[in-house]
Amino acid sequence: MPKILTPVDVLQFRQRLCDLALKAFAEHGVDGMSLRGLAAAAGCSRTTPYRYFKNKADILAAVREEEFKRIADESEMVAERTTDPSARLVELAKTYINFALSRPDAYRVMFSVSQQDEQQYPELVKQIKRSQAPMLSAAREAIEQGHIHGDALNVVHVLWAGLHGMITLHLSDKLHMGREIKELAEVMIRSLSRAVATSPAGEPAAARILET
Amino acid sequence: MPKILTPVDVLQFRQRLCDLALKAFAEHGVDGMSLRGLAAAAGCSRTTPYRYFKNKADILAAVREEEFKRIADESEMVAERTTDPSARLVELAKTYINFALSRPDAYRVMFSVSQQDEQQYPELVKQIKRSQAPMLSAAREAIEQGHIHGDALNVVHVLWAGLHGMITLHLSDKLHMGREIKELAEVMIRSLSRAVATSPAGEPAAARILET
DNA sequence: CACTGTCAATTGACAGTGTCAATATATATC
DNA sequence: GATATATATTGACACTGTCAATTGACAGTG
Repeated sequence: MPKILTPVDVLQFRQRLCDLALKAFAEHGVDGMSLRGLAAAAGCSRTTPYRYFKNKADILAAVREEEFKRIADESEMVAERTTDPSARLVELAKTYINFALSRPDAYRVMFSVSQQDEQQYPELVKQIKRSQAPMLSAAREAIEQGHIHGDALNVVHVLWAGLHGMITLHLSDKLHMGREIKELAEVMIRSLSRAVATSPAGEPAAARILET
Repeated sequence: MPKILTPVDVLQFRQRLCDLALKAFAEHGVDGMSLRGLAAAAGCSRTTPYRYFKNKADILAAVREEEFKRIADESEMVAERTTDPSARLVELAKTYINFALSRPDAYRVMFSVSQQDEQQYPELVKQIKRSQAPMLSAAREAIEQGHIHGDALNVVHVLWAGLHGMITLHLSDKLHMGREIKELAEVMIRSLSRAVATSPAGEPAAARILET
């Protein structure tokens, strides 16, 4: 019988390829990252990665999953050590921003790749949900305790969208007016949290101001 | 002498290629859009587009420029017919959302392509700035009239980031909880405008709550 | 020790891509 | 009609992702 690959072997090689993939993505962009280049960097033949990943999209999905897991872990840790739900919401927002700014290329991979096929990767979907869960429960608790009002999902989505928009615009150099990104983020977090805290209950049911 | 291309000929062909490029992008994604496919769809040979565009990135840049010009034109029209600056800010936000939702593929092209080389296309940069100008002056006027407080650029960036984040998350199916995107946007616009309106002057100078 | 079955890794091959150089085509002026 | 020349086409090259066929290495059996 041959040398059967132990699970740790497989994991090690997958991890190495993921690291190299992220590095290549950071250096040469999405389409600049070639499987052959990866294989060369890994010191193996061109098609060896196909033993560990189905195809190129599979590798990108693995990288995204890894990064979402990372931010999910961080968020859970932060959530554990901040009991007050409102303060926790702010802490989670700060964690999110800090993650994106400290790993800009990772953040780019997480969102720049076409997400249409996401449902094909249930583990990725799971990590994405896990990364949002702490914010969601913090919002729920804050609402329960009467600190903020409105719908928890709305609160989270609005906050998350604000953070995400600020990050992506910053990462694509659209916020180039000499502003400090963290200063801006601070303004946004404070604005949103204050707005949410002072918004009347039942807000999401308000008549829509957007015509179709 | 040969049949010299009149400027209108050139513009027509460029326009046709841009249309086809957007359609191909919408159907097959970023890398699914091939120059050869474009040429085939246009009924010409593979390298004929190279007479009208320097390379593939050039075509994408032209498409983005066209779309930014479109939203800029729309925004200017909307701005003209709304005198009150605060209301104008809300109208502009609604215009932005509606544009993105009515032309999702266009919006994707505008932001999904790597923006590192953007400075190479001054006309594109000009249209991007033009698309933001109405919001910026509305914010400035609103501040002058005392309706809102703070820094105009901060206001615009926070508002824009919120809208952009909401749109991109929606377009990548990250807001899948059965919420109406426009309803959410309504909440966000209202939250941000109310927060901005009630925020104390000098806000951006506040001590930062984000540690490095 | 030699043999063999089997998984792992490599090489070959194919279609497809962006892009440039070298051609061919068509047309406006003489 | 001949010619010059801007336009369009074809050829070619180095890439890419991916699959099939091939080689390589090793564990257990005799």
